[in-house]
Amino acid sequence: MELSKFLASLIPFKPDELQDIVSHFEKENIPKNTMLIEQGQVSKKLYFIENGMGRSYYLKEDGKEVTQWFFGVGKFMSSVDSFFQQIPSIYYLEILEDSTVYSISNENMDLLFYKYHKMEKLGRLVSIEMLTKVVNKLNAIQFQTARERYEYMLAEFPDISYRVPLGHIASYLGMTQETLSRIRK
Amino acid sequence: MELSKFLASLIPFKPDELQDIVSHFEKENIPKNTMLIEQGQVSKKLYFIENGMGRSYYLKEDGKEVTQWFFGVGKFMSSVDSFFQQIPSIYYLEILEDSTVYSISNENMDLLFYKYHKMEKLGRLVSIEMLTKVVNKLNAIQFQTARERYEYMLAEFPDISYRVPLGHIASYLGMTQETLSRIRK
DNA sequence: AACCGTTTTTGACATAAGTCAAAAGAAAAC
DNA sequence: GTTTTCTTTTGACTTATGTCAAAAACGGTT
Repeated sequence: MELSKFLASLIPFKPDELQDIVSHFEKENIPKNTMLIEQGQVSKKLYFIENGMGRSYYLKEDGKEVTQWFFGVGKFMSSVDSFFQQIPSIYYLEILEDSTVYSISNENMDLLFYKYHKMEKLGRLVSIEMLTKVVNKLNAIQFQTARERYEYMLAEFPDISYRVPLGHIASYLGMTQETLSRIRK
Repeated sequence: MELSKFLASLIPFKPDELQDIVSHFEKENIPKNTMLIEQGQVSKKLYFIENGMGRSYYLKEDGKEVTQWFFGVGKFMSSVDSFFQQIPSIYYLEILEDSTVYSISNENMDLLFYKYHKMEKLGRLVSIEMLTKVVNKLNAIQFQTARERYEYMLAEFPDISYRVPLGHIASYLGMTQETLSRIRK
C-alpha cells in the first residue's frame, strides 16, 4: 500500500500537503533478514511498509528470541519508545522478506508534526490504533489457552501466519515451538 | 495531581490556553464503587484522576471479572476505543476509592483537539505513554513466572498494590487468586 | 464485643504447557 | 543431485499453575 494512499485514507489532506509530507520520507528497498535496528541502539527512523513484512523481537536473559510484534503491509514499523523518546531500543527490528518501505527520520517526523496539525492528529490516531491492537493481544495471551491464542494470531495476522518460521510465531504467542507445532494439527 | 499542572508538565501551554482547556473539563467527586461505564455502552466521557483510583475490567464467558488496567492519580482513565471511536465498550470502568476527577465529553475533547495543535500533541504523547505501558505489561505477562509478574505489578503500581482486593490484582496479572496468595508469602 | 459478609489463605489433586532429546522433513549451499 | 544446515515434528517426562472445597482472617455494623 502506498504511503500517500494510506495517509489520505485516515485524514483528508490536500494534494500539496500530501506531496510535501511524502517528500519527507525516503523510499527504500530492503532485502530480507536486514536488521533495521539492534538492541541498545537509538532508533533513528520510522518505517512505513509498502510491501513486505518485518518483526520486532528481543532477547531474553537465556538468549532466546522473543518476537514482540509483526508488521505487515500498510503499517508503521518502529521501536516506538526508542524512536519517539530517542532512548536505546529494547528491541531488534528485522525485515523478514524483501520489502519496500518509506523511512523518515525523527527530526523530519517532528518537523511534520510541528508543521501540520493534521499530521499530529494522524500520529494520535495511529498510536491509538496500535494501542488497541496491543490490548487485544494482551487479552489473548492473558486469558486464553494455547489453541485460542493461535486462533487470535490467524485472525490478527492472516497473511503473515503462513510466511514466517514457526518459532517466531510461537514466541510471539508466548508458547514454545513444540506446543505450537502440536496445536497446528 | 491537578489537571492544569499535569498538562503544563507535558506541554508548555500559555496561561490563557491552559485556562480555556481546563474549563472544558468538569470537576467531580465520585464515591467508591461507582460504575463510570458498563460493558456495551458507548463511553461519553474521558476522566482525569486528580485523586483516588479506578480500574477497567471485563467479564469472561464464565462470568469471572478480569481486571484490565488500574488508573491512579495523574492518569487519564477511559475505555479507549469506546471513547475515541464511539463504539460500545468491552470494558466496565469502576471507581475503586472515593475520587476527585476531571471529566470531559467526547465532543469537547474533539473541540480541544481541533482548536489546539498542542492539545493534539498531548493526545499523541499520552497515547504513546499508555502504549509503552501496555507493552510492558504484555512482556511481563507473556514471559515471566507468576512471581515475577507480581514484582512487575509492585513496580508499575506501587501505590495501588496494597489498596485493592487480591482478586483484582490476580486477574490483572493473569493468574488465580490462590496462586497470588501463595506468592505473596 | 458478637455477628455477618467478604476476602484471603490453605490443602489435595488435576492438567496444560514446558523441557530435553532425538528423528523427520525442508530449504539452502555446494 | 547430494550434502549440509535449518526448521518442524514426535516422544517421554517434569512442573508451574489451575481447580475445587473448606477453613481462617478481616472489616464493617448493630
